[in-house]
Amino acid sequence: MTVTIAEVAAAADVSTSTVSRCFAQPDAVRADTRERVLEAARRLGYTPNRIARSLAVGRTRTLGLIVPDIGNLFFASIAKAVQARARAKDYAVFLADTDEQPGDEAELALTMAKQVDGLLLVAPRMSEDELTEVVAAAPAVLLNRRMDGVSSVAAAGAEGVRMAAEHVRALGHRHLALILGARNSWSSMERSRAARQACEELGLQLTEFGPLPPKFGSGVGAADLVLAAGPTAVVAHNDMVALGLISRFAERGVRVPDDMSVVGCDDTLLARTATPSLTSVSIPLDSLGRQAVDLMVRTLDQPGHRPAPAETVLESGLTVRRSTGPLRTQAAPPTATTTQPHRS
Amino acid sequence: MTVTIAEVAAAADVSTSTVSRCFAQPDAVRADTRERVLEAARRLGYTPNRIARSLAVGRTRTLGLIVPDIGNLFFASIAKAVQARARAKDYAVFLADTDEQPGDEAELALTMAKQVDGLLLVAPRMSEDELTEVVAAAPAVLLNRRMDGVSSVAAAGAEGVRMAAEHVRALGHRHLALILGARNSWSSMERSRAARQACEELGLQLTEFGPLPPKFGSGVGAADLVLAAGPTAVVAHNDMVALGLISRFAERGVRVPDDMSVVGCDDTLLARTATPSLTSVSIPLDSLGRQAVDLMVRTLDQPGHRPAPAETVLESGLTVRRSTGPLRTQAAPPTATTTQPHRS
DNA sequence: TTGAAAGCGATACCAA
DNA sequence: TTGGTATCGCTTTCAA
Repeated sequence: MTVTIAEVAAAADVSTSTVSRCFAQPDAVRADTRERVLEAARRLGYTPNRIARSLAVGRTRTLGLIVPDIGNLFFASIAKAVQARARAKDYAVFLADTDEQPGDEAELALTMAKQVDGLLLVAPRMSEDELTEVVAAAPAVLLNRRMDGVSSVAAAGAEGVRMAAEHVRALGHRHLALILGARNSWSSMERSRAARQACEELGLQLTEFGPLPPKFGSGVGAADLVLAAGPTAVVAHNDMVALGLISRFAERGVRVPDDMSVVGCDDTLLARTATPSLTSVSIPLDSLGRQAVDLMVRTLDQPGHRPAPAETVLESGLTVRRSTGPLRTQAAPPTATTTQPHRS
Repeated sequence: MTVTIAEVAAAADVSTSTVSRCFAQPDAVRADTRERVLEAARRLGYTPNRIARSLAVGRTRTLGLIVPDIGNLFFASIAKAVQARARAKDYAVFLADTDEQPGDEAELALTMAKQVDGLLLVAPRMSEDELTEVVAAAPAVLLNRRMDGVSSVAAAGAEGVRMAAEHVRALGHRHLALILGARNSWSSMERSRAARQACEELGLQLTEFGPLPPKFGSGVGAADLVLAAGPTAVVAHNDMVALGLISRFAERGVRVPDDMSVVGCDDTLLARTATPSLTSVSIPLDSLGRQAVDLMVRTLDQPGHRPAPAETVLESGLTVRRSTGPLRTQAAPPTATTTQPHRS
């Protein structure tokens, strides 16, 4: 049924070692021998058994990707990029979805660690202790999160928030709301910090809401609070939350963008397919995924595979993709005079 | 570094066979011996090496999942369910995204076939010839598609279309547009067939558009054609296309749902997060994924693993999830009198 | 109930 | 440049 290296060896009248070499280091075999072997292999339809190879070499050429929710476009986009890049480098990808249960995350990662060469972790809410444990179990790269001593690839979230703040400032707004993401979310905390600084510098009043789970419903719920507090612009933790806000605003008769500016984060399909489309901070997720794989593979393919110095890649290609489609008027036209208010 | 079965055996003063048995068939070992072995295993932190086990037993406890685009919520939802169910059954999942390139699909599947126990294929556009070849390479289950002699789990798309047609009929519409999906898409063809029959029976005039790639842009493009042709209701191939339609309708000043009814398919997050939310034919994707895994595992865990009779599961729990949120008036209120027009 | 030993399919070291 | 063979870690007869 399945043709092994031994059969090829027999057919080509060489030893199994030689056949193996023909695939691993072709140069170490004389040309005509190699020819003969490859021909036999082709004729017999031989393909190396990756499992057997893995057992022998101790590496699986498999990467483990752990995400909180593959049904979330943010993570799905990353997964897509990771998968594509990994395949290009001849690595297979194990996918694990933790279903947003931070408790199981570490355990799952630990289990997976034994089956793969490296772990790609998108785990915004895993504790640093757990993370430390996981990282000890296998080479790992953190996505969209940073931690000392661990390789990571993250978007410059601070930059994104600042851009969003500048955007709403340019539209003439003075009071900005920020909807935070999940409690303990690394990127959410990062954004909160960045928002405070940006608003201070831009002379914007800032009101924060949350932390809240990054879901549509959270936006729906937060909308009324925002309305009560008085901001005229909102930056939401992600696009789903932003759409939740918009939905509730519509119910309350608050028109977007006429009465209220809403800015999402991540610029997923959700933002692009809304009518009118949602202004959103665009994060190059595919680039994030690609770079994570590259970093991982670089570590793995290093000959002296031990040192593995932690390396951090900060992706900075963030942009604000502005709403398109049938807009109505903007709330407050930008003033031509430059003012520099300052608030405690 | 890594603790093996031999070390456990030594520590518990038994043979490796016994240790192995303790995990594989605990009943075949005397209680106190088992106790001693498990204790030693725990103390040493032993966990069986899955690779080695795979090599020995010839099975990997890994499933391969092939999807056209994991960045598409439809497939992501399936992937999520598959992943969860597989893990529950102690199977790992290899994910492969073909990036909507039907050409590479078969090759990828063939490659994957050698590393997994079974293949879960979401490949609406793969040719039947290729499919036949793939299916010969490994046990396979088709998702959302049916083919003779191959196990599959599919949604009753016909049922969904009929429900959509009944829905718009109930709203008083007389002329329905159907936006077809990708050329060669199995489910698209299925829906077209179902739409014709349903419209005939319901006395609705039907105009079909497409085939078109199932993307937002296709909806945008089709909107003008629909407007020109006169239907007052549209059933789109999926939610993305539906949102594209709505986007363009808005630009053209056509109000949804006042002037035009739009029904999506799949009821993804996209439909739910739109404002107002999009009426969509809801397909229980998680159930599809779950059943596919169950079917696969049932086949795999069959002792006399050869026969594997093709089995088809037709998921019929489709529903129409109606738009919620700030609606405006409906176009044509349903008439109280029952009419039964008939058109050739 | 337990153990010895032969694989599973490839790799890689050491000789030739 | 090639071949023999031990090895990777576990499973699974077959005997004891």
